[in-house]
Amino acid sequence: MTSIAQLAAHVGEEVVLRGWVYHLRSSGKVRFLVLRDGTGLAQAVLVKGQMPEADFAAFEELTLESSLEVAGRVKADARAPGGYELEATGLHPLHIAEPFPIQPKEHGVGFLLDHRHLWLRSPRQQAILRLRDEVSRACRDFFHERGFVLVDTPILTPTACEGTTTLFATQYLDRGTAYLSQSGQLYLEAAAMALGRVYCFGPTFRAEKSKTRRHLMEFWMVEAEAAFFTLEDILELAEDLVVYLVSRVLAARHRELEVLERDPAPLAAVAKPFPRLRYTEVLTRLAAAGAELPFGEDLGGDEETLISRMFDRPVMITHYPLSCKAFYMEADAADPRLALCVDMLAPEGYGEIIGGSQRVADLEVLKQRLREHNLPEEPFAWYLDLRRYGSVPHAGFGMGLERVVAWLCGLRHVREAIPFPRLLDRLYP
RNA sequence: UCCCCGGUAGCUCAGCAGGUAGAGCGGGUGGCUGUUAACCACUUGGUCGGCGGUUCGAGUCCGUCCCGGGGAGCCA
Repeated sequence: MTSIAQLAAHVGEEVVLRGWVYHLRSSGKVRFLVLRDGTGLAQAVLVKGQMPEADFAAFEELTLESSLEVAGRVKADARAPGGYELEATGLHPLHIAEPFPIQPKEHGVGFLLDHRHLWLRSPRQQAILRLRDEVSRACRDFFHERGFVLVDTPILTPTACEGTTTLFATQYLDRGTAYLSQSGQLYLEAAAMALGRVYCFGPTFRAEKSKTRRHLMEFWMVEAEAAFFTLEDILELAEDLVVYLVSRVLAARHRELEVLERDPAPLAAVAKPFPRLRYTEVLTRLAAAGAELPFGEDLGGDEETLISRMFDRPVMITHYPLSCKAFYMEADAADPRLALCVDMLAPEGYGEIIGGSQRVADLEVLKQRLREHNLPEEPFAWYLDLRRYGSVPHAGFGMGLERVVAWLCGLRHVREAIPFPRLLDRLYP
């Protein structure tokens, strides 16, 4: 069996394609069948008298998305979408589809999300899924090439990683409540003390009632953690990762970007070094732009967009006030009000794609932090142990896959960047 | 949770100043020997989101609830 993507290599040969009806047209005795098979679109031309009468007649039964097998000779033809077409010699429907609800025209977002299981068949959604696959594999390649070991962290956890209240809770048999992981970081820190350089890549869950173009209840995050790494080290690692992902996509998924009508020019501009701004510098720039923010306030979506629009590549903002960051972040020795942390903002207003920090290495400091954040010490006993047995400076970051994919694809909303989005008030299909 | 917008045919929408419901697409039938979201003709298709109110009369005005979309906070 041949796939549509391979057609060009079979000109003049007789091949069999299997797939689904994408489009049907007829002009009297000549019939056109556009087939999709997951690798592309190809047109089959059916001419009366040039194929068995029963096969020619079978065309009349076909509906959009019916599955079928079509045999024919491959021919180059400028009139065919894609440049190649099939002069059909046989047509065998496998299943006649009921009227397909999605038409090749505009639909409302709600309708498409209700039909996500069918929406995935559209060329645009296929392109997004292929691009996501590329980014996903590129992440693994990147870390593997740099000596990072994949360590799968648990999804069911006994405590909140960052002490927030936005967790999905579930009953863990008769042992009380378990929570769905909102980050693998703490476990990854333990693994980093065993293997040195580690990363994890999996789904994370946040029960926040946020309803924006950047939020999902369930999203995929790739997180890296390395012993003896400092803030400076992860800035470089994060920068290298993003440059690598962009170049892989530009090199390997050019066709998908075309289907998505994504201008590759802004992506081609993504090169080292990324601008690095300290939080205090950001405040100065914001004030100059008329968006004053008092020291100690975290950046909101509007502020992030404002800053990222000032540059043609991702921006790394470091040294946020410790007060608006998580308990495990190391303080800056030069100014203890500040955290050794980084947020990377994607260009073109896509917002934060990476968040990371150097972690607190000292046991007593960490205990003090837990108290400051009103967190109980007991559930973190194992985590505190990491500072009891050969504690070392270490650092890591997490990258949100869907936000990166949305940015690379030029999507308006992250919901299209994941096969089956879990949104506030939407758990179907 | 808060603010804004919306809910009319399978889909996308129109419906003015209250007066018994419309288009395009899709579906169906027929026509056409190279179509490109083909084209032409005919045809099918509705508890106007639910409940209550005003009115002789409500898709239209008012109240309320439900659902969807956009944004905010928080985050990746």
